[in-house]
Amino acid sequence: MPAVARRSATRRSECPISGALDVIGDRWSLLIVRDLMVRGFSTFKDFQGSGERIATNILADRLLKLRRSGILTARRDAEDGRTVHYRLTEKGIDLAPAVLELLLWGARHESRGDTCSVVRVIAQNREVMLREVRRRWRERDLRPLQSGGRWMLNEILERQT
Amino acid sequence: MPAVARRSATRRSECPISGALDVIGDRWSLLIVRDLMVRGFSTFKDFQGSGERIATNILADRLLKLRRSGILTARRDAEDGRTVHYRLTEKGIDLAPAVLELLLWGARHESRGDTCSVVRVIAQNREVMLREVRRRWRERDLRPLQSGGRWMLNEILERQT
DNA sequence: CAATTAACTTGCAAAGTGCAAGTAAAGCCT
DNA sequence: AGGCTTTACTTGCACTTTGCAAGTTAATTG
Repeated sequence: MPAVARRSATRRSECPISGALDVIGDRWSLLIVRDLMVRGFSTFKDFQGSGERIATNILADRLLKLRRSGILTARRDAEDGRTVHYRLTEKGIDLAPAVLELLLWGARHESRGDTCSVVRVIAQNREVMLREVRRRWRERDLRPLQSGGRWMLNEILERQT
Repeated sequence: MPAVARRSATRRSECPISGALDVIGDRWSLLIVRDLMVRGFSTFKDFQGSGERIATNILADRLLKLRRSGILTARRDAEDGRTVHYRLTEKGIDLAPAVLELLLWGARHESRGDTCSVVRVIAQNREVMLREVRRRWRERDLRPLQSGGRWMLNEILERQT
């Protein structure tokens, strides 16, 4: 079996959007990607405590499917043999622009509360955000970009000067 | 009941990404949005013939949910009382950046065949594409931006000069 | 006015989801 | 060494959603 994702029997058409949705078009996959991308999560336990209360069997299933799709990889911790660290692949981190746009859309249209000002800053600094997300991925910098609903924007925008 | 989408009992968290996925995080919703956005589709029949073979009960269900979420509206045709025309709302057309990024990701990582050159052009003209999508929506211009896998790129890029 | 068409609805089997409980292997504690 | 805890799952089961085929209703066409 090759390392590349099998183009499975469930593929519906030649459209790239359709292809993308075949892989990440469900209620959970992109939340796992989000946790890896902006929250600095990496273990099963982390994902479990994510706030959306994913069932453990579904989580295990999605991690497997995402691994099979080449979006993330798993490696056992060298020091603690119990824990497995998941990490986005290049293909996985490449979802960042799509995730960012979904975030902005969700914040504009689906959020209650005071996300507005934060979102404006993010919207006006898309490229900065994306570069930072990718940099942290590349350098294995697991510090969260966002945690407990708070974004680390100052830190990111300062770095840019 | 207000005109705005109810924030339903199925909402999982305060995260905007999660909120977005609660509404469009399934295998079909964004395909309907795509059909409306770039293929110039507007009727039940159109969506049915989309290539991905959505079942009619699921299609009806998704159209209802998308309507309830304020992503699209339905209006009966003035001349032919049988057909219903669906149309994206402002909130719906505002999904364009997210859909575009998913398209680019899908094309980069999930497509077989020769989408590469087309995708490069689209990737390098994101803003032009998005402006055109929105313009067509605003002016109710139903000509497809893409049809049968072929993108009308010349037409769009020329308009830009 | 019979046939056709558009937009659904219904019935049902199969697949997927969510919850609670259980398991296996590794680590920690004394 | 032996028992408790932790991590990452797996299992069982009720419930929901999906997919397919067939049917329905209302409007239009010939």
